[in-house]
Amino acid sequence: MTRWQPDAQGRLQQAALTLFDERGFDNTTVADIAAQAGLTKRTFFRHFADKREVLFSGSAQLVELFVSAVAAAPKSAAPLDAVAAALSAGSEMFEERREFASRRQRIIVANPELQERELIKLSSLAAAVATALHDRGFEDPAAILAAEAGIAVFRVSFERWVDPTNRRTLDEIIHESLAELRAVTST
Amino acid sequence: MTRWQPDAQGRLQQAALTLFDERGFDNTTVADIAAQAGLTKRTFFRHFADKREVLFSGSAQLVELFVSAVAAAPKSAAPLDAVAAALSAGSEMFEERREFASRRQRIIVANPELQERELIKLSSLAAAVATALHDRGFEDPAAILAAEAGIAVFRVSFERWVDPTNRRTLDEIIHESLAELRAVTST
DNA sequence: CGGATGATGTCACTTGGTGTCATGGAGCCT
DNA sequence: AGGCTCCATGACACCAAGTGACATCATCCG
Repeated sequence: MTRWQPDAQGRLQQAALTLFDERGFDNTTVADIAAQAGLTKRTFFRHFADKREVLFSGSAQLVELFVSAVAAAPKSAAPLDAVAAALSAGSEMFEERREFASRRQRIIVANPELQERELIKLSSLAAAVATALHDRGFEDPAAILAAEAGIAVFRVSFERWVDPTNRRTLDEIIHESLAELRAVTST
Repeated sequence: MTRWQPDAQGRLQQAALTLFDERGFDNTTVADIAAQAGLTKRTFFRHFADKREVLFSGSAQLVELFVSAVAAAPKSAAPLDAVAAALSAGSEMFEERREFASRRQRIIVANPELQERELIKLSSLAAAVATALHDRGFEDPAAILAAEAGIAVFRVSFERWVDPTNRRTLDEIIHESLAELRAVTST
């Protein structure tokens, strides 16, 4: 007889996603989430630093994916090409979880506090990519700008991809957006 | 005999800036700020939506400045050139308040919650610029990407400008960074 | 067998944020 | 002048997010 049900963290995430979806982020208390998962408020905060974080714990994985994709790009790749490789790697990951991704996105778009958290996660993602570019020998203003521009492309593309009327692949949209970026910055 | 001291909002901002600087954002309660300004906690929240917002009330002005600069750019200007004009307008504004800007920046950099707020303000600034570009006839993926890239340039430049070892003008740094962006995206 | 471990529960507390009603000087109308 | 309304502020009670401290008890390990 085990003392606790397994995967408390996963149960909390599941409960949070469900409740945020049903009633909205603001109308869901941490106590509600914990109760739904058969736990207490205090335990929630042992697994997640704050109420919002329950939706963002996967972001560390994304950072890892992007960083290793940048590191794995061919020696000759220009900064933006290395970033493009990372974005493609990311697109695969999301394509496999489209249902979850768009559900989560709907919740985030509906709440400014969650958008703030999303932005700071993307910002640290960009910083990690910039560091990875730096490791490839690109100097600092260039590395940061390539990373930031790349993440901007990713964000814009992601938004178009989750749109219900969209029928295209995330990767397709990303490459189109990258081309747009290049067009718009080359005068 | 007036019933209240004038400019409650300004007194609250001044008190907040001082206290955040002295003790840090986390070690300052809203009640502290209000007391320092000779007011109550309840009144603080009548002037600012939350504790962080006391540092960001000027951002609406910045949006206006950027948007009108984009609108005022020459007819023939490419998207990124119109954005560049906006960034230059912004640089003037900050150059006039360098002392305040760098003090405020130090406070923000020291606190993740404040960085989140900063990011969402920059994000809405980018959105406003994108709309202004749209009004000039540029279509949507291009308009958004030019705006996002431009704001990224602004952020990177601002960080370098407030660095105590820096001796250059914000406008100089911005133009250098714009050139870097163009170099890095033109393969 | 017994003690250490570690995830969870309990409880009390601080602080951010809000709803509601009271207060009283300033300004306006007659 | 007298009185009336306006409105920025105060007072008070309340909820929810987070945190610190200590208790509990199945499992694991020697």
